[in-house]
Amino acid sequence: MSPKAHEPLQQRMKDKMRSEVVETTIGLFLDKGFDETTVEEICTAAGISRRTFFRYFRGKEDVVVSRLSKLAEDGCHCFVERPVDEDGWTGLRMSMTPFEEWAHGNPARALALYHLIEDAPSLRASYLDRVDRWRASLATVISTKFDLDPRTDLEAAVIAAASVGAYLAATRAWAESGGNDSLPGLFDRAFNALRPEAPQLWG
Amino acid sequence: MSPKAHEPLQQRMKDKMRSEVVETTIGLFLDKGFDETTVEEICTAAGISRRTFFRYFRGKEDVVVSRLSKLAEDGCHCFVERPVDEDGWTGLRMSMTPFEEWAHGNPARALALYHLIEDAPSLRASYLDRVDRWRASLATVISTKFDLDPRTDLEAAVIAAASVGAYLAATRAWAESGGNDSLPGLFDRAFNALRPEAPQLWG
DNA sequence: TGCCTGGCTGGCACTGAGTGGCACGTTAGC
DNA sequence: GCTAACGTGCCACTCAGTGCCAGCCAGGCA
Repeated sequence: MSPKAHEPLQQRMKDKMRSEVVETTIGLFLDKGFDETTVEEICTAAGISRRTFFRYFRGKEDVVVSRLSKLAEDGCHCFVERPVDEDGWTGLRMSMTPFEEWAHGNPARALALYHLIEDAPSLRASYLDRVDRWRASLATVISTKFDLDPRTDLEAAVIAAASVGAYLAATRAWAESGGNDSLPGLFDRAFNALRPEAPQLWG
Repeated sequence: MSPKAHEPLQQRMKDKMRSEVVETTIGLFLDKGFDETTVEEICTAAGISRRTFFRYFRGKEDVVVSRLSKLAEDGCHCFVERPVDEDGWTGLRMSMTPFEEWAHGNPARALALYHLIEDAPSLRASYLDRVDRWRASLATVISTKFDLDPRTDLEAAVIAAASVGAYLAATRAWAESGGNDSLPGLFDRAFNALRPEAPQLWG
């Protein structure tokens, strides 16, 4: 169709532009708040037009939440790379490492982003939508990795849903501790609670 | 302050008005689609002003999704009413009965609503937001019912998250079967997959 | 009966998100 | 140099959502 050899270059320019806009935008959000920041302001700060902004992102929410997609993707990839004879729960626990490392790289920022998301209703909703898409990816990945019977798709989906639930619970606990608790430790506890050998909370 | 004896009457009028608007609105959504229906049209059909609509609902999404809140509340209530010496997983499974009964009352409508939610991104996001609030309620309810040590709040949160995950997986499977599979049966399977005595999917 | 008060409603105007269409500039290929 | 394609900016438009003010319709009170 077109000069394919040059597409990567143009693509890289777009990617760079995109990540620049992301940085600028998140900076504004953390500074002023999500609802208080208009797309107009973002565009002025980033040096692009409103129209272009909406060509890069579906909306304001997308800027914040798109980061999670990459992390979720890495998490899934991390899971399939694990040895097949390993216990599934261990693999699922380990699929959190990309997120762990990201948070460890800048805990204060991760914490600020958590509260940003939690405080803005529309952002929170978009975030949960992404988490649910992650759950869907994880469900297929579990089925294929262990080559499961399609009749157990429901069970695999439940395991996937429980895993992202553990992620949500652990990250929430971490944020509520003000980032003081150990995130890896919380992930360990969260996933251990799902293992069959875990002590039951009741009776 | 004011004539308290009459407040319930006025409240009932508001409730009736509200549920009428809900019926009209959902009818329009199922007929034309979510994004294709404007608030203007809803108001014309329901015989109210745009301003009044936004006094009753936070937005279009709220009309559809507010139903779930009631069901979630009933589910939590249903769970605490269960005997304390009963196995927790059984109680959690049984907290789905309000939803089950609602779906059983009009399966075709429940199915249509599922697809309505799934097809409209903003509606889907709002829905997941409600589900997550339900998860939060369930987490506190689990802790209080079994009088758990606050140090195991994380574990309780994981169990709650896993439960709503089972709900999501089961309802999705039901919808994808076109409503042919037994919803109670799917709920049984979904919650059984979380029990410690469940056969593990892998090796 | 007339007045007053409080809650609910409608109308109006405004901000801001998101979209479609068109024109311009830049770049790649001939 | 010409042209086709793509990215971008500008303009105009629809629609969601909100603040403000005016009117309506109770019930309470003299």
